[in-house]
Amino acid sequence: MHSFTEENYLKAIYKLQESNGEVVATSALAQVMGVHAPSVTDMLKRMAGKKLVTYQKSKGSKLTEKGKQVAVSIIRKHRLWEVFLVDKLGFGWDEVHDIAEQMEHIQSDALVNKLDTFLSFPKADPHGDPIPDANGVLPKSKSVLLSTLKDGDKGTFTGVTDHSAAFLNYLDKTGVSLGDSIKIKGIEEYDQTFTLQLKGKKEVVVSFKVANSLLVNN
Amino acid sequence: MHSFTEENYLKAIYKLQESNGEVVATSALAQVMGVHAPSVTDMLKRMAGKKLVTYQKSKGSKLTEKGKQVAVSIIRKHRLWEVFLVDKLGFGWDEVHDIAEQMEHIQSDALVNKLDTFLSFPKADPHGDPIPDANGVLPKSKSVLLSTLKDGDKGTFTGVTDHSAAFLNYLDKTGVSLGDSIKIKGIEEYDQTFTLQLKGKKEVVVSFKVANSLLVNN
DNA sequence: TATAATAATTAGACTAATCTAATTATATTT
DNA sequence: AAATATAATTAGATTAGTCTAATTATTATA
Repeated sequence: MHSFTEENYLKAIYKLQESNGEVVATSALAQVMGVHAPSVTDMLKRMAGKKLVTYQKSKGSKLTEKGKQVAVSIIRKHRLWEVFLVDKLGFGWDEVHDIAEQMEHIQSDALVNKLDTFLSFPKADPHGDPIPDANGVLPKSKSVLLSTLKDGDKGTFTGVTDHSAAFLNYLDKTGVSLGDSIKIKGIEEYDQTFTLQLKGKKEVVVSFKVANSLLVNN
Repeated sequence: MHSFTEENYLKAIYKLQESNGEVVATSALAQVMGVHAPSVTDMLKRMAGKKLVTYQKSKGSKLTEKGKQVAVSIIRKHRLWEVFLVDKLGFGWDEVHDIAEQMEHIQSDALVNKLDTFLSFPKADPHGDPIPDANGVLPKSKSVLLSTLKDGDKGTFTGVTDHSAAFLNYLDKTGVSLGDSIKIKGIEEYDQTFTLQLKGKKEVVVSFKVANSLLVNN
């Protein structure tokens, strides 16, 4: 139906719209797609022809309803496959992104639904990112950045905003796992370093950069 | 590394070499690939440039050792995914081919190995086709066509040579399943119709066409 | 507001994979 | 062996997705 390339553009546009607002700039898209701007212009024109995006010369683009549906279905597949890779095959949460990037393009509604059933209808992927349901509905997260909490506050670690293997490895090493409860034991005035109490009373000190990449429910 | 198209050509050449002898004709390849002959000529030249096949103008092509390795690895992935789809997700054996055609192109050695482990190292796919091991070694089958057996002979149903959904559905309906023991109760002189005794003593009558598409171990 | 800086587009070209039409090889048959 | 039929190749074109270089819009700044 759609090429892998188109699907990747749609996903990229979707994510940019989520984080940077409605309209997506050609240059931003070029950056995340790892191509040069003229390629994006061409592609946007083609996709506009298929009613996947709206495109106005030099004004940027946004997804149509149809484009959004495709994007969300790709994200659903990506996250379900990540759950499969971690929960069933035993991959680490830092290893699954590139594989899921490939698997997300497999086309079969029956497959996605059976996979969802096999995995017992997970609500989030191994990084805590919510999985859209079969109708494309994405549960609105109530999580906030750990960095926005105050001394003494408590929360449950529900997700990350930095998905890099480097960061995920750091968390593994530090002993911070999804679902753990975290209490803030102190915030250093000078450099915003956080002292956290993890489950099992273990205390760890993390930088603001780290606190700013952790999502918690409170 | 290789495009999907290249991988599909390699697989097709491999299968043609298996069944029709060493050298593969352009027209035969065009037919199974569903493209026109000039496309094949072009592709063979490109693949010869990458040392995946040997190509001699108007003399046909065959796989190099490198090409054979890639082909076998694709077949391994295809068959492992078919086992996954049937055994883990509950698909019927007639439904998995097209999905596995997509999944076979996913690139990750770690994935294939973990999948193999997850499935407990299956030796054959849901149609009885042998699964190459991690080194690309394909066990030589000792199965023969049911149609080559004589009245009174017995065997175990180990595979099919017709993989069409229509044939597989027919077998389901008739109650013939992989692994069942089958005894030949009679062969009609006139039209080579076979009367078979299935497990549970049930008797069924099948045409020569059917007997000629069933593999048995004896 | 005019100028400079940045962003986006157009123009023209490339590669992979395909096509049709025309041509050349190979194989078959009289 | 010559004539015919079949198979394969070449030539030239097309589409998707990309590129660089040149040009045009837009935005920011002096």
